[in-house]
Amino acid sequence: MLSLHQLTCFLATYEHGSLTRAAEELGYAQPSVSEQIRLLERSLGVQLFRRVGRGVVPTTVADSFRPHAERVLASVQEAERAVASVRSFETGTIRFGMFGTARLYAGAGLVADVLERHPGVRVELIGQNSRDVHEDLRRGRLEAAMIAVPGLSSEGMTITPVARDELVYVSAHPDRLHAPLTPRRLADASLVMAETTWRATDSTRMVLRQMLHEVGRNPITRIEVEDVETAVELVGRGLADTVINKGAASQLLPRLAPEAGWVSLRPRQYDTIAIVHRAGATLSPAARLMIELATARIQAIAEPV
Amino acid sequence: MLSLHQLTCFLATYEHGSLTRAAEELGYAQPSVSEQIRLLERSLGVQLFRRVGRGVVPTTVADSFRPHAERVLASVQEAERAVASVRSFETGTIRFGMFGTARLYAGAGLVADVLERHPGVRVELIGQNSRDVHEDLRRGRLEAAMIAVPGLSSEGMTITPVARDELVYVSAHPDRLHAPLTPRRLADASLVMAETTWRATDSTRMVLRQMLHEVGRNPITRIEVEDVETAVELVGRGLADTVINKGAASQLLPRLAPEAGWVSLRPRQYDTIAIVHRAGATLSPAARLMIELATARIQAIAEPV
DNA sequence: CGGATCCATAGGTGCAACCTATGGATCAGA
DNA sequence: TCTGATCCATAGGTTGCACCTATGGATCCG
Repeated sequence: MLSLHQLTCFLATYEHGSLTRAAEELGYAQPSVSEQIRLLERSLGVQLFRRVGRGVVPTTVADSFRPHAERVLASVQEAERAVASVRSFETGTIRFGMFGTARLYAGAGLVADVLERHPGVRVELIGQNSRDVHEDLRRGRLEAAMIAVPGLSSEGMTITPVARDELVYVSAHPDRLHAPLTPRRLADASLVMAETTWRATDSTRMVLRQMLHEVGRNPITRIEVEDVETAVELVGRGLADTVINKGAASQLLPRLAPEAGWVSLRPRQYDTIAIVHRAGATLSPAARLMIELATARIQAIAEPV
Repeated sequence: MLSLHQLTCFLATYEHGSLTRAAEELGYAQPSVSEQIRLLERSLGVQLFRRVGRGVVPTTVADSFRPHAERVLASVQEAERAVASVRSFETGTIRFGMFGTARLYAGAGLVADVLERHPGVRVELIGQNSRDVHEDLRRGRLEAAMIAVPGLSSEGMTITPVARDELVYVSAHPDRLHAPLTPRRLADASLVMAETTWRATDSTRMVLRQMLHEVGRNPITRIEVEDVETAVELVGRGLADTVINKGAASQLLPRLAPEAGWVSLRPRQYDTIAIVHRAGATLSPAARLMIELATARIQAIAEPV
């Protein structure tokens, strides 16, 4: 089998016209280079040098072979350089998980943070929903993520809370916003909730369920939609109210429901935002970078813990 | 140090998402592939796969690295293919030595013979003069050659005569051509001889010297020029006569000296044409090809031995 | 012809690539 | 929840290769 080492020896020998000089340059003993050349000739099935008294002379086959050998070694160097540049964040892709609504109000800023520091990289923010992200983490497709808890079983995962984001009641009817929303009034409200596909595991719903169960009621939603934008738009039209993160509300309301406002719940309720990754994993520099930036960004909006 | 084997293992693992599958495909045991991947990761200083329960998952670094690894292996294959095609005379360069005048009347035909059989190759016919060729052979720059003997010391060389080519007297004066040229009349002739730089070792002159010494005369030339064409052209203008190979005469006279004719010497004299290469050398297929074709070509013109 | 230079060979050492066997973790299905 | 299957990591042992030094033979130069 042909090896890179053989090619290196070949080129050094070709350039110097001498096994001894090649060995000097490469820092080996002369018989070692001699052996490599012989192995290379044997594996190619051709003679590359004529041994002629003092020195060696390349054959025409060697002339033809040389540019190819150079190309191979050049592409190896290129490969190493590429990895080095990925390692120092000059290029390459950084992939990070982020649950749906957080991405809405911190994602763009996070991407901007990364690109400002490392202009050459690609960034992938993965995940519409916490459960997606969680699955990607379990499968190894994602190394780390920012995620809303509680929500999913966290066995085998290390969870580090970084902030909590208050849940607020959003309505286009000002009379419903004059005071914090009690569980009783929440139970009577006509709600539109987002992320219907994930309703069983959505962290916001879990918080609401908990709150209502304490007063003996079950949550009922009037409208179910997939994305938060649609929900907010429906609120804006006065068709229903909703409960979402305060961060999402401040981001979406001016644009999609300018007539609407929001008010806290009573008692105040929170989504906990955390960094999550597989337990026992050593995080890559890229993942640590994303965690640091995402934490800073989220803590500027939500309440640090 | 990064190795080709590591790259092969990396690509197989990347494609299958499994060390076990990769090992199966490559015909190794699973721990062997595992070790190669670990070595590759260590030499690159990055993690290429996340070990996640069942199977392994490539990191984004692996995504970036993969095309480079593929390029390296592709260029290795390309290099091997190139050598194979040289070996089977599909491409590459064939270099062969040939002394001056023989090249004049057999060189083009020889090149044509090679190209007809192997259209892709480059052909180099090296050497203006026997001594050049001989030196190239000694230095190893040439593997084999067709050469005129006697001429030079042949120590360390294997010489195989293939033909003899008669020397003829060429003149534009018909009255000088009515009978074979005796040594006495040769001594009185006004001669132009070619290859003046090599006059001491030129085989034709050595033959003439021998011939004249037998009748107690020394050769004197009136004009010395470098190339045979010039000599023949001077003969055509009637300014002098010359002695050259019959083959060269038949090739050059119609074109350069249509008025001139030739006649044998008495006794007839010959240049011996031989294949010469370093003693003890194993000849490459390319050299054997050239020897075979050159021999056939020269024997069609000169007299086989 | 003697010294210098260069490649090939011989013989020995150490590392690395490979194997088998086995343990631990995960996943699918009963 | 447990069991079997699957997959990777580790341990331990063997072989082969890459490397070394020492030396011989050939060539070149003075």
